[in-house]
Amino acid sequence: MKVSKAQAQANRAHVVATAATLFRERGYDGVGVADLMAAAGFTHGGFYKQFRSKSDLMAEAAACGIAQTVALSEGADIERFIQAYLSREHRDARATGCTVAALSGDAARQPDAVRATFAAGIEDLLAALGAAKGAQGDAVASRARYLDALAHAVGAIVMSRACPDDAPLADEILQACRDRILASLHDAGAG
Amino acid sequence: MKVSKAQAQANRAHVVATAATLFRERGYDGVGVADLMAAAGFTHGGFYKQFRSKSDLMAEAAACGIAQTVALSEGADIERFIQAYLSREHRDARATGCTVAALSGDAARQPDAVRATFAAGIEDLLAALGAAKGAQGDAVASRARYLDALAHAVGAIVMSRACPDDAPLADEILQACRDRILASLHDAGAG
DNA sequence: ATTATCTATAGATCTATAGATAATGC
DNA sequence: ATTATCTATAGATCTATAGATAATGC
Repeated sequence: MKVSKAQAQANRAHVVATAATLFRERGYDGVGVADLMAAAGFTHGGFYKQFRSKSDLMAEAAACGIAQTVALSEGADIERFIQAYLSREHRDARATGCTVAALSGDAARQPDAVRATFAAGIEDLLAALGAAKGAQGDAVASRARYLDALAHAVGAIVMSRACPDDAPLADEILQACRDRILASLHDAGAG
Repeated sequence: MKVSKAQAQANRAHVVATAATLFRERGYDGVGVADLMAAAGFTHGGFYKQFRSKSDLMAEAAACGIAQTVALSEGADIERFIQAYLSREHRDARATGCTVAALSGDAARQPDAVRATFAAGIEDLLAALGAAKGAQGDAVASRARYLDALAHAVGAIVMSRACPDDAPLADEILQACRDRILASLHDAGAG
């Protein structure tokens, strides 16, 4: 039943990755420790040898999920990134999409350690936006600009997901925000 | 133990209003039926004579909460409304603030009946924005504009709340978005 | 000998229902 | 007689812990 140290570390990482997906899909309260461990291929008793508590895992899973989104932006064009973020595909793919959009509402009710990870993740996303192709402006102005664009994009996804699947309003929100965020970034380029 | 029909109806409305507050504060999964009924001054057994299920109540509570926000905007100046929405006070007052900002993340994982109530509530908020003093533009352009502004404002509150209480980033998000949303509305007035 | 994982369980929840109680409304 | 509310409980969760098992790593 015991495995090698290297395997144990890989197993732990697999639990974190599984949690990053399941939490985004069902929310923190929607995934039990037993559920999660079964999905990762383990029994639930082992969980507490790997993690101090469920909320410790929430923080690790958030960092893992945000790192996935940051990795997607590596070398990307900023306009394409915004287009993809505000797409129906992203809205409909909660389990693999942006962690900030999927779990900020839940995170707001979690302990400080979880929220600190979200704040750090938002900083990472900002840095990724600033490093993307097509990014512009001086450092101070662009920080406010990208912070604004990120909140704007997160709001669009969050509100769109709160609508029924077949509601025209859900797509209308994405389109209105996509048009305006892109226009806003172009203004920044011109100004 | 029995009360008059009028009193029973008042009691029911009180349960809905209590739920509208508690759900915003703790999320749908964070409030049990027994919790809620105790907070409203009843025992939990009576709940199921008043509501078919917990998710039926979620929809009623969302409608109630959004009506409160719409009522706040009656006769209000649109610039002041945006200022108040993007304030630290609103961010820190989850229990009495905007239901869309507080519960959209949770609502996305709820049955269609709950999400339909959110979509209807978003339409009500749009209508309220369009009716506020200082609102401008033709009907079609202003619908997209207000939809965009609402998602933008919701995103700012949601992301700000995901940060630790003492994180400078939390206030920075509000300020960046407040500046840009107001500028965007002024552009609309000028154009 | 150490330890990663498993089985089993404690103790506290949760939604929903059944049946008793007592006041309204005919 | 009807019914709003209460008490009590079923059955299913949930987080976390204790102790057993069996393979690693010295």
